[in-house]
Amino acid sequence: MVEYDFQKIENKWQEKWEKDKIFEVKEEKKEKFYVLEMYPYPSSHLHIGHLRNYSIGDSYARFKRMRGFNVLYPMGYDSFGMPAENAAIDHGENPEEWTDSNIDAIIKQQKRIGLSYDWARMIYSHDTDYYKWDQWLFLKFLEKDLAYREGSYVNWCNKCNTVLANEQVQGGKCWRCSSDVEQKFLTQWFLKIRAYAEELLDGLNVVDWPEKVKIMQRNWIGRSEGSIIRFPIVDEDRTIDIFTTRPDTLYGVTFMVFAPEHPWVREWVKDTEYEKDFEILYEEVMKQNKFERTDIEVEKKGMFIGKYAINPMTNEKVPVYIGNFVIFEYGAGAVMAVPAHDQRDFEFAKEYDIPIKIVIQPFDYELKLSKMTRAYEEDGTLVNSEEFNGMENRVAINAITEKLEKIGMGEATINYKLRDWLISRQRYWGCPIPIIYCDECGIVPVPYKDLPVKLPKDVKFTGKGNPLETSKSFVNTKCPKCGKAAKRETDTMDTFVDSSWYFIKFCDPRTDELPYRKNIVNYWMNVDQYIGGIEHAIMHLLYARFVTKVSRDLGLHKSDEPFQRLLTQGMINKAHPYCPKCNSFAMKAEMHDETCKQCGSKFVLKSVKMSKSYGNTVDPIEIMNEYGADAARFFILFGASPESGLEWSEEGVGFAYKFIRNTFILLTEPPESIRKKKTIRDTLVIYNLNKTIKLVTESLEKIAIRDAVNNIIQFTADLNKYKNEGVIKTTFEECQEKLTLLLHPIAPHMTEEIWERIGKKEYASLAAWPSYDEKLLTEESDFKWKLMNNIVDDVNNIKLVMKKETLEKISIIIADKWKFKFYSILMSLLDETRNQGDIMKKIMKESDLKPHGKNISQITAKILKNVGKYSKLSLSPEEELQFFQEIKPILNKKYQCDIEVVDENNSQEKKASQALPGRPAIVIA
RNA sequence: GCGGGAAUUGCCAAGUUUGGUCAAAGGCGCUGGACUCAGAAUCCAGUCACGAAGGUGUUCGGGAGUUCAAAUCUCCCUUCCCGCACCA
Repeated sequence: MVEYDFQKIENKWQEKWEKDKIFEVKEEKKEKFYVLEMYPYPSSHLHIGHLRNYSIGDSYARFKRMRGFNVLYPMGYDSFGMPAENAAIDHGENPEEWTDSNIDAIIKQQKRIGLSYDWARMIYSHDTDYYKWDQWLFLKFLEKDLAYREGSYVNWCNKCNTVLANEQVQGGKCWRCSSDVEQKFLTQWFLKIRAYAEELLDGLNVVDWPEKVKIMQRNWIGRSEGSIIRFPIVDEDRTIDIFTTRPDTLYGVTFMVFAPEHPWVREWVKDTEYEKDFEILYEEVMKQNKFERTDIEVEKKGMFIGKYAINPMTNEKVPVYIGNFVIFEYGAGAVMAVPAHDQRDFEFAKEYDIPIKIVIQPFDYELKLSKMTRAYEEDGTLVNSEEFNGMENRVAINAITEKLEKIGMGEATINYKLRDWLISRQRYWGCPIPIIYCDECGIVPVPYKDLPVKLPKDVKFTGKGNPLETSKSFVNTKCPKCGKAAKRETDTMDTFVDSSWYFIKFCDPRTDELPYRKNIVNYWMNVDQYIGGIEHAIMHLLYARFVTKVSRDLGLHKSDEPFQRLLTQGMINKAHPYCPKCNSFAMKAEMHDETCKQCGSKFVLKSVKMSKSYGNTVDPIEIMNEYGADAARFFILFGASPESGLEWSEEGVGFAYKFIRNTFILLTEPPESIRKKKTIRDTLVIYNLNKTIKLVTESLEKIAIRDAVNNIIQFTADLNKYKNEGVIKTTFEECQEKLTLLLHPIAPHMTEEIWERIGKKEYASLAAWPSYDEKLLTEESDFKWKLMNNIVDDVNNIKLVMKKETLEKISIIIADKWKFKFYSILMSLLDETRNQGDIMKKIMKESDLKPHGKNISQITAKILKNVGKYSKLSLSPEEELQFFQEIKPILNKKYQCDIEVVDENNSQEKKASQALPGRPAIVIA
């Protein structure tokens, strides 16, 4: 008996693969294929999401490799970031050593899965040879005027002690620590992602991404077409140039609202009766963050500040208010307010008793000012709008904009919600921004020859402020221009900068002259298949696209889009105690309780995503120790399709293990009984094999890995039976080899071991994917084997109903010849008509069918009731008889009884008359 | 509020694009049988209901419709999940 010792097998092959460097690739004539998983943060513990991510990626990479592609499948680490720094603050760790040891740990765990990475290409962000190029790219951005420094209100996380980009603020909370985000006025570095807004939008049309992700990016970029309108300020030369999507409501403007922090506001109220109230309101608003201020639930606050603007169309004076809901960073930091046609403005006007003016009337009824309880925001016809009266508002949008343009008071424009990318971070463990501040020369970029600006070692981690500021050796430097004493920028870059070009670096990881060499990158890029989590739908995937486009414009390569096809993997869930009454899951501490602490009602089990706070996680390393890496991979890939949620279950892993072990035995232990004479059973197993290869190949091509595994399982069951029934040696060997290869992307170690044991010299990892014989998979052969399955189902059913345990004889009675003739005429007539009368008339023209008229009429009526249930295809009576003769041994083996196949004509059985083409009558005894 | 996705027979989950052998694959669980002293493992069978020989009835969140034929197409509704959210 063969033993399946996964520990031994997995170690053995992992060592061999590594020793022979079989997954290392270089540029070749062969067609390339680039498979990539999202750049992971090197936490010291592999979690189950990683296991899923890598199992999907590796099986696809292995499949593509076997299909003959030159597959680039690299791994590296997004190794800058806060955990290292927090470890330094909390436990006095050295961030670099700490990170390096984490990387070592995660590599060991990854290798345990049997991933076919080209480890020679490994990169990591905190390598000076890597982040040097972050800095180089930053300087290039600066040269191209795509990086700038500006003072503005920015998102600030108190807990992380740093600023955040807009994309990193989720629902008003920090994406890392979920604490509330505040606004701070700071001078920071930005990258001009807005300059690429239009192209980022267009590019979404050429990538094969889930629609969901594309929509999220489109919404984030938030393109809107509208107009700039210039409102002159009374008694001043200035105009406030606001953006609106509704210039058609311009005549309805009854007030303006400025952000309280708009610098003009303070000027205006200075030394006026409004100053005191303004300061009170200002203080109050500044305590609110941007998200509170714009929250629907939060009360709108504002005041009149004694200033007026002028409606450029009517020349009417419009009072200027301030309001907490207007944010300085958006557009002009001020809005025109049309209370009749905007709900927010309506509520504000009601609150502060501002007049409301209707300028759009609905098509089908008349708005009355006195009766309005809310704004009318729909389409309609313009009124109170001078020359535009009577115009439909959609038309007026353009007409009014054109008029504004003519009088020089506005123009059409496109606005984007997307803000420029704030990359400064007040943290140590990141890539230093290569800038020097000189009292004489101002902002001076570090010269290219002085790169990299390395992180200093003489740093104190106090938990307060940016640790880099504590390094004198770093901060104090000389101005590259004038040589006088100067100071370095102490902010480091957002780690998303590191991950926005790493996939290009993988193409050419060891080079010195440029970040990477053009011709090599042009061979490998784009990433053909990218796999990762939905959480990066906006952040990473948007930044990476932006940086790819900029580096293309710098002439570094020619890729427009970095990631051609994107797969966002689903979550892993596990049943967990849940209280239906409180609608909440038990926390880690109470997960072993029977009842809910809050309400005392009984917990039920409900599936929820694995998380530390629930305490329902499983450790992939433990799983692999217990069941083996192949079984773990198999479970993950079979449990659900890659995109959907995967339900974790102990039984599921158990099945995976049993399947892997049994299949290992099936494919390594020689068959006990070997035949010389070929039978129909051999034909069947070969048919099933070819069918399986076809289905598995098609499924894997679509990354429908689950479907592929399912088909493999079904064939394995058949091969098992075949083996037990006795085999033809060559036929078994063909199945053995091909099934091993089919299974290889899923379970690489055990198949590699089988491959060796059946005498193959090369690695299964490098073997060619099996092909199938199209000639064996005709419609006719499908039909025939389906016929057999139907008979088996029917016999089983009859056995069951008759409560028969054993059978003595099965008679299969093939329909009489006239039925075949009738059937084929009927099937061809069905294309012309479904009318039974017409059909009968035509059929009855055949003189030899006339005697069967009554019978034909009955059968026809039955078939007409549901045409599609009957196959258009049918064999000839001779073929059908012959086929059932052929499969007699199979049925005989299965039922251990006599099998008789006869013509209806030659049968004495009453049942014989039931026989139809493709549906013989059955009599069992 | 806006946008997206989903609801399948005890559980997980295919099927929906392209309507038809779909009472609906596969796995898990459960039931019975074989093997075994017993268990584990393995194998066979069953697992919507009823059944008198392959049958009949009722199903794919709910309702209505199109069709000879609907899990699949159309319309309406309900519930759940996920984004975005007073964006000017």
